Amino acid sequence: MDMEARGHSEHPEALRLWLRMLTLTQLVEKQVRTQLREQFDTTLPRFDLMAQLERKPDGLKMNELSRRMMVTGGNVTGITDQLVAEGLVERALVEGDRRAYRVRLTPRGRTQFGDMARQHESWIVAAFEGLAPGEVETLYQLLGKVKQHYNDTPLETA
Amino acid sequence: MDMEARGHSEHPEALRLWLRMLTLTQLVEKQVRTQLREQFDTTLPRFDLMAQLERKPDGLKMNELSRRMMVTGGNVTGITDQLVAEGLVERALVEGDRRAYRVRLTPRGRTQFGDMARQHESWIVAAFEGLAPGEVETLYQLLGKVKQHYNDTPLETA
DNA sequence: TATTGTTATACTCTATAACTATA
DNA sequence: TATAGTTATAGAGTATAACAATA
Repeated sequence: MDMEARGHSEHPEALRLWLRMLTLTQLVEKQVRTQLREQFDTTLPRFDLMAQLERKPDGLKMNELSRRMMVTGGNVTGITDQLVAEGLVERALVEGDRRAYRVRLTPRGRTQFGDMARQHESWIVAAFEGLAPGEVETLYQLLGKVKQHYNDTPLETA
Repeated sequence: MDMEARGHSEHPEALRLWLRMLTLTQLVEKQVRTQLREQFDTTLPRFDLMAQLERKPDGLKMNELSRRMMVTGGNVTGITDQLVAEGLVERALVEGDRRAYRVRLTPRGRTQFGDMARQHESWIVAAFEGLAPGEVETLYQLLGKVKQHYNDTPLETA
């Protein structure tokens, strides 16, 4: 076949889907980063960490944060240090394990995160307002299917 | 309404869609970066730059690369310098404008990019193989719709 | 010994702004 | 004056690895 001669063209659909998804994600992400910086003088990882804590009043351990944020432990330490210094989160003791902490939002952190989250949501809603509600749901379901399969098939290292 | 009292819950569908899309993109992107490093000792921006040049035998100017890669000019200079030093791309003169260059793949760069692109495509195909062909197309169309609207509605700065 | 978290370090990627050369 | 590209710099963001304290 001649198609194969071009080198990489047997599954161009998945590839162009990926490129579109990557571009769109970068576009939205870049805007979110800019606005977080301009309006709240913060960064996406800091916002992400606080978002992880929002629905966990008892907090999360460092390694739980590390796993959820998909970054290594040392980085979580650094981000947490910053937020602690600003009084937005705190390290609380874990009963029965003196090595670990529960990191949780302070009241001030909770208030400030609420402000940010409200704005953040409006940016995201604006980004996707080109879709009808049913299309949002379809997109959500399809991406869930991809993620599901991706998680079930760990790193085949091609 | 009580729903609104939670602070940010009027359009949670768009928000959870975004979070899923962001997570999935980061997952795939992280894997691609790791494999590019391990198998080809290169990075995603370098791969991206070469990919931009692949279908342009005459090359692209620096500012065109900058726009397509969505990064500022100084960064393109740095990445290009690396690739030139390795003999993978070259700066060619532009007739009639001695300020500008056309950056293009060398024969060696073209060969090497072919190898990388083949592998890259296999990783991407594997990432999306949980979808039926029709679903890939649906996803592609829906993301196109989002992107279209997003581009038409530049930075409302909420 | 293994685990939790911290520290130290280095590298990639990025933006900003000042700069040079040419248009 | 404006544009193409470079240089210099600073700061996110990340991973790796060695380390201390506790389990």
